[in-house]
Amino acid sequence: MSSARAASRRATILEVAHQAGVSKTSVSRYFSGERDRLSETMQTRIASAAKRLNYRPNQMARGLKGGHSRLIGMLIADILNPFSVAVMHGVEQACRAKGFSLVVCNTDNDPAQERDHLALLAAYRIEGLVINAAGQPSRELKQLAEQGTPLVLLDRSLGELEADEVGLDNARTIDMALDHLSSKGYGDLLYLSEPTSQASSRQIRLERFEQQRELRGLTGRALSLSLDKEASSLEQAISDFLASPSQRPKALLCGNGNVTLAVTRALQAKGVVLGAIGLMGIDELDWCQLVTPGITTLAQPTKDIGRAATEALLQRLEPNGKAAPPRRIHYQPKLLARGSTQDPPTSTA
Amino acid sequence: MSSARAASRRATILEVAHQAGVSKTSVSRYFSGERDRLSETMQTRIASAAKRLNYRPNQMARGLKGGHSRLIGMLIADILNPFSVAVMHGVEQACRAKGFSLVVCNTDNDPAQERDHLALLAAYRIEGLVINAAGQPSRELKQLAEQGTPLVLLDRSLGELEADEVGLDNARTIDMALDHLSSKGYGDLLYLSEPTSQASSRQIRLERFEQQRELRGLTGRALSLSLDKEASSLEQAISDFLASPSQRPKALLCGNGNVTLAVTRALQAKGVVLGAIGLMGIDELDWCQLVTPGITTLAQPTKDIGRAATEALLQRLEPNGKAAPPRRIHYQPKLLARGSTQDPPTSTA
DNA sequence: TTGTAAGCGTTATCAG
DNA sequence: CTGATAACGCTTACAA
Repeated sequence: MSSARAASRRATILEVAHQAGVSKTSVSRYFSGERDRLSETMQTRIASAAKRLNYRPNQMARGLKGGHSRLIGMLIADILNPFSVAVMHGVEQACRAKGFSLVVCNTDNDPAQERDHLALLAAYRIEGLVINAAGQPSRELKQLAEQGTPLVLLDRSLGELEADEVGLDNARTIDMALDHLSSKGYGDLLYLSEPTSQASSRQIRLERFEQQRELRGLTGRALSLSLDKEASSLEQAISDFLASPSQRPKALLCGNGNVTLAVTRALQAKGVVLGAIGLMGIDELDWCQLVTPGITTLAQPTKDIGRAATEALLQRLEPNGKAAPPRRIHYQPKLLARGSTQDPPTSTA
Repeated sequence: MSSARAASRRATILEVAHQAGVSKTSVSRYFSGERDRLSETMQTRIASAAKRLNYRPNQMARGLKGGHSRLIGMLIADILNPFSVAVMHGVEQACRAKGFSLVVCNTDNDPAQERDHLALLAAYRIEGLVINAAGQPSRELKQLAEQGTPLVLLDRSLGELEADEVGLDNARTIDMALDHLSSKGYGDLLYLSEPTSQASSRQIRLERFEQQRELRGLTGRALSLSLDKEASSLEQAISDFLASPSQRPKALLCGNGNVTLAVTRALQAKGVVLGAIGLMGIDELDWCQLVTPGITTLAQPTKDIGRAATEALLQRLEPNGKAAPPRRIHYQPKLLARGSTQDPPTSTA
């Protein structure tokens, strides 16, 4: 009623103190979890004044004073990839549970955007960073690391940088795929990946595929290409593979969800019957069970990954957390076998 | 070499000033786009000192002083919904282009989380808010609005609150769906929606469906239910619909992408052939073209929506932007006709 | 063109 | 238990 304060500004701690007839300090204490050190009277007076003025402590000021932004940053290479979003969901929930907020930045796989975003996150003095981008560690990233900002790498490793890593057990994943495919009778394989330069996990998967394929005496090859820029060469590669002579049933293995989508489209355009030609993907997607006769996948435990990443990060924030040696946490995928790896042409036919 | 500064702390403006042998003010000017008012010498000295110390202005401090956080908040009801992510992508790009950063908060359709997130965003003094949540405006939201934080509602309207609205032309969308379905020969329709209480757009679509269905002399009904909690009643509703006697070809219309997914799963479990039973969805998804024989959809222009929302918001931030009357921007969807609405059983059979 | 000094809203360090 | 007072890192009049 009597206050002439502009309606468009948040109340400050000083205003609350005046209204309540106490000092700034007491109000600060009230809002910093030291209520127990205040008398009953004081508490109620502050509470009502704060409510009346609709007061919220200004995080900017808090952060400035104490050096605690309570902010965690997350860099995502491709926000349109459902896998990334699922992991982010996990990270966000875990952060919230611990009283941190998550600032998410999408780089669209663009190093320039990545640098910009890192500068921004640095400017807001984030206390930790979860990264699912960065083929090569940028200067910005190194600086952040040097200043002691804890880093967690998702599904990547960045040699020079000291950081925890959380992700899939990539070698094991490829092995599981090969186990499944050969058990079903597929012996001529094409592995398709997005460019390996952008992520170490892609590199590992691809190398493991080639190594194991040979070791197991399977024929076929591995190929990495950009889905955006080389769409036509993807089609071509698939055609070539399907046309190549072979004694053994053919199957395609997709390095991630994006590839599975692109390959499924291509296969459908060619009128290929799934199962006759095997198809298997790393990453589970909503629709894999819906495309006749169902696409076999290896599902990543996205929720676990997100939670583990956050926990690793927050542990580093604890008093003596920085000292611990880098963690390497690797999860096993889960096989979801479906019709797309069910009916290879029988050699007995 | 000589600096004894702890490696784990960001340099401050004062340290840069010392290194460069100039005053704080000049350094501040250098980093606030007033370089032209500084002599060449000064500029180079500051530049090199800053680089040497790896200096970045502290946004917290900046925000405190000037009252500008340069932060935009976004509240998303369901981050796992690809539509939301696509819009968010658009919002984020537009923000970045204008020098703002976006803080995204996912509420998982939970009012409690929504309140928490709003409190948080308020604490960081965001300058504007894009909302795709909030069935009922919470107290927190009202307060934010009262303080003059510009609001943009995505695909919702919140009567009492003054805010811009950006979204689909819901009535027209339903009309387009009905036009398409009846032109293909479907005359007995079931409309499925997620709970209308959570979003006004759902309400509008559902009402429009019932109104127009009757006006056009079509049979059928509309139903709204929770996909999580009432999965079994969804199955039941579909069964009932399919079993109900009718002279005219039956089709299902899905109120959004989540519903399309759930319905497609249910239909497949029942062994229904798409097309014989029509299926159409609002929202385009990656896989709609992949599920045989393709699912007809009405695609929302997500990028346009995201950009429009941001533009509306940022205009309010300009000197006299607050005065303008609330905008209502409604986009038309795009029809993607596919096999799922192609082959109704001919009445002539 | 450059510098000085007074805050921005909090919290932390002292006294009482 | 409570309250002054000095920072935190930066911007912005106001001087020079």
